[in-house]
Amino acid sequence: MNNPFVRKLERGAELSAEDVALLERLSADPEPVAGGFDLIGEGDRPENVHLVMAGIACRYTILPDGGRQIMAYLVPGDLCDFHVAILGQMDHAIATLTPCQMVDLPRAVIDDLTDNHPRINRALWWSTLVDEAILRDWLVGMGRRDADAQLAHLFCELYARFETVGLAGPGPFVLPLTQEELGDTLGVSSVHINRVLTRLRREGLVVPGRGKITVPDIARLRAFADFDPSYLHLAKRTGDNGGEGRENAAPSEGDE
Amino acid sequence: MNNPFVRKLERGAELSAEDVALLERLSADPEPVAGGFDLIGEGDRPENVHLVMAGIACRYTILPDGGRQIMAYLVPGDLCDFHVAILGQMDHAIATLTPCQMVDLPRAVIDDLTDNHPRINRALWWSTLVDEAILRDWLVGMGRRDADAQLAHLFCELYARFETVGLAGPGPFVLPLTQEELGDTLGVSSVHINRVLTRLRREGLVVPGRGKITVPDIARLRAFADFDPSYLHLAKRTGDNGGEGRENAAPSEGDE
DNA sequence: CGTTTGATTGACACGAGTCAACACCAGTGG
DNA sequence: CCACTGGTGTTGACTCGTGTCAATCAAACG
Repeated sequence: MNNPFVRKLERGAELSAEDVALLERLSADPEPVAGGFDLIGEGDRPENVHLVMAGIACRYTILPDGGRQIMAYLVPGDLCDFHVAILGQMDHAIATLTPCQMVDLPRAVIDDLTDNHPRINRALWWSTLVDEAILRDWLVGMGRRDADAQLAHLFCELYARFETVGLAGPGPFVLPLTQEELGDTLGVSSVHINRVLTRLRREGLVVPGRGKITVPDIARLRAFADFDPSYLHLAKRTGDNGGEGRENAAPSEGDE
Repeated sequence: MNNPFVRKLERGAELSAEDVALLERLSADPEPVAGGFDLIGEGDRPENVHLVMAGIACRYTILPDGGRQIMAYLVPGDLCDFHVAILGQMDHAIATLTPCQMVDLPRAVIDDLTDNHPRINRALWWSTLVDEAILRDWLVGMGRRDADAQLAHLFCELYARFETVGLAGPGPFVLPLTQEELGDTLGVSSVHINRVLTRLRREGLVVPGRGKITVPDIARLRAFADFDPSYLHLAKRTGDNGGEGRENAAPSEGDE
């Protein structure tokens, strides 16, 4: 099963066969969007919720001095603005970074999912809380890691997230991001990103290319970055607070 | 009405009189906790949810090199770990910064609130999403603002959050935080915080004291920091997701 | 009182920004 | 097929923000 939306949400809750079928139906017909396209602007009150099925998008904001800060990457399986219904309006913008395949889910569909499908509701909130954990990790990176470790850490995180939805496995991992985008993510200049990448390349940890970065050996990069993925809360949980323990269910964590 | 828990949640949803009475009953009997006390450690699976009724606590993590990064301040009215039930275990720690008054809410009480009190449930999720927006704002600060603007920005945010729960008003605003704590928040050294504070003091924007910072004129600090509180989503919303009806009631931000 | 925590200040080193020049592809249109 | 063009990457020189170390001082506390 190759649907990244389903694969992701299955990490957040035990879905029934009907849940899976419903999610597959909702995400069955994605539409292509060009790279660099603004999906939602700051201050908008979007009617639909956007779902990424392929490609990479991002949350970002533009500062008075013109600088851009990317605050999150949105990868296949991610909902862009699930929470806007509660907060009212966007306090940041969302744009595609690469060409994407997107699904537009009407607000009513989301309301149906949260109101009438408790396991899906739980998975959606799990996803929101993981997003928050990722933000905290980025904050730690900006505050306490130098750019080398922070960049390596970011690549490890993205690898883990792509792997979760079946889009990364053993073998080289390619990230279609420019050095300027990476700079706007870490809060450093693209010139400095270039110097960091040069160092990492000399260590054999990454292979920069035009508009892309290749990670030849994720294990070595993880060691370099001292990467601990527990903040992603990917280990599939079974049972829990609400309903009595449902044991085991092999985590299938393996990288095949 | 002086209950910060109620005052905060009223910003997130229209609560009924019964909702308010229930929340007041739950938070009626706080217990004192000393400053610098660890409430929850990383990796814990806490049984109870902690509610701050007075004082300041924080989320933080300790890095391998011993450095501390503070990721959030928890002020009166804030729940410390509402989401642990869904994520399973803490990916960071929580400690008091100042002496606090805390309430321990059993997991079962939280489940009752979310399952049987839809307006409170909505307010709790609103609160979680605002926390996420605050994290994004901090990320922007770390990435794109110099330490002076970032620190001023932080003071403005904390003022707004204290004001929301009735603990800050016209007149000087005192923050009981040390320079080391501020450094661990912005990701800079306490020495540098000291130099930043010296500059801000010369501008008359803050008055540092031993273990505390006084903001004599919040309006001037807001101007200096170019502070826009919209990311806090404090404008009380009416109606709800179902209907359109909404009106952003005057923010009442005025400093009179 | 002595001890401790927090604040202050100076000297020096280093990470990262800025500016600028240049190299390199990829797509375009002639 | 080639020249042009614009986005991207690469590199060097210089500046500036911040870190580190260290000494000193001031206030709180037992």
